[in-house]
Amino acid sequence: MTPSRKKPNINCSPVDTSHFFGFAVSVDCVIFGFDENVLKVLLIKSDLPTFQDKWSLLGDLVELDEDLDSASYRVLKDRTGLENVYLEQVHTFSSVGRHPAGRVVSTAYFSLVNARHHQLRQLANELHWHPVADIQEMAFDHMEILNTCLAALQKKIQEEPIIFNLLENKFSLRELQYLYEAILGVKLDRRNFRKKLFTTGLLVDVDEMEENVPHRPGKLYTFNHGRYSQVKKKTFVGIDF
Amino acid sequence: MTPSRKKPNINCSPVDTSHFFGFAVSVDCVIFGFDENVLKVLLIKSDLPTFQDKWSLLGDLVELDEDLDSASYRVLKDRTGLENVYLEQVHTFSSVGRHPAGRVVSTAYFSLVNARHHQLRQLANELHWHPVADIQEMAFDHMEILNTCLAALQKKIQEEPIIFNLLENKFSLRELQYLYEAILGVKLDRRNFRKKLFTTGLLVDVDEMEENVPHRPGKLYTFNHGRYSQVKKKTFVGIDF
DNA sequence: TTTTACTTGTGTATATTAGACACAATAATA
DNA sequence: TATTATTGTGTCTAATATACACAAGTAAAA
Repeated sequence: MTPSRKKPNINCSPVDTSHFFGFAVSVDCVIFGFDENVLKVLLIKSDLPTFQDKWSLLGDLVELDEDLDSASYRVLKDRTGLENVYLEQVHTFSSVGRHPAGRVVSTAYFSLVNARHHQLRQLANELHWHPVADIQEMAFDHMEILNTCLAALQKKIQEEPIIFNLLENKFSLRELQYLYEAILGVKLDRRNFRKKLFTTGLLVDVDEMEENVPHRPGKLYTFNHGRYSQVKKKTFVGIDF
Repeated sequence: MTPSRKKPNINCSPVDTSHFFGFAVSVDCVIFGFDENVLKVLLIKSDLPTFQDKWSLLGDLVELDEDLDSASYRVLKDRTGLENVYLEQVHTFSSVGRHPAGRVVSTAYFSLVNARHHQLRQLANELHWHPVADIQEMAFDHMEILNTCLAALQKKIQEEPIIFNLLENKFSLRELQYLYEAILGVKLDRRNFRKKLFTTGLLVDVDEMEENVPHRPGKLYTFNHGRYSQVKKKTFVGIDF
């Protein structure tokens, strides 16, 4: 039996829906990196007349035969040359007037890369790392997207140890602590921080020391991926407002 | 200076992008309710040939002059008659073959309503509340959407007291506890549960008792909205894997 | 009116976790 | 060899989470 609604619904009734197929879909990637003890984001200059010389996120239109995850991986690989990077869908932005080219809804992803180890592609010479804290305005609704993704990152690193994606393979506890502090915008107690991180069992002592630091060198650690996969399943139950 | 990339990017260079505008965008609402101590979700029968008689979520195509939040509010209001309901964007689903009508990406929302107080619209006689735990298969990728939204709900109620949207204005602590247990799929200790909820300061004793219960009636409480708005700002900092 | 069934309302003791806090040792540099 | 910057380490206290039992209230049935 067909429901007698005036406006049939795409999920239940076959109807003419052709006039709805006028959207473009894009992805915008908030690519975070950590360098000089500062959280940075990779931006590119916009050449659109509307946003002359404003900075914008790296994004692209999604092809008609491509899904969102693939599109954001493609953007990331094309721009940074990196593969296998951490990438997470955050939110879809859809204000009617958000893009001058027409009706474009955009799905935001954040990505975590090692800012030092990757060479920006030569051909992308308008591509730059910007300290997140310094950014005041951007093209499109990208300031809102950046803020949303930063909040998502802050929340996520307190729930899962994705933060290691921002560091080199080997890192000192100081680097790790400074990174937490940069993202969360807080100061942490060094002794308590170390205690807490060691109890997670996620740090592997690689029996090496920092080199070329102008002070007593610290031990280097690496992230215990295997341990994390095991522990990941434990479901937390609590009510914490 | 224009970047010399082969494939200009919609965020930086003006180019012909017309062939990208072939998407439709939809919203799908996972409308949760709580009745008979069971978490339920509002579903409708699909009449699409591909999904004959399968159940699907309530959703609709987004108009070209409408944003996603508005579209999901519209769906919710049209189907349940309710306004001012809790609604939260969760994730956008975009598999290339997910919809038989063409390239439709769909943004999922979850919504919390009081299943008892609202009358389903007469004209929607294929609309039914289903126990979430009983659902095995659905039309489209709606099973995946439901699972994703359930996980989002489970996580969210442990962070913010949105759960009160599922109850009547006045409720007993037993009802509240059963609701938590139904959503999280766990058993909670009654004394510790009460202690924890009282310390939040979010419960207001309305000095009334349950009626028509076949046992000793419990006190009724209401949710302290004002208190929540105040407390909401306190930012939590910690590292909890 | 008594009994039964079911649920309310309450507190304490223990274990775990979070947070505050100081000093000696190490390497590099001047 | 003195200076600078950072490492590495432990304890005490406070707060929070968890486990756990019994008397009393109401309705319904005997």
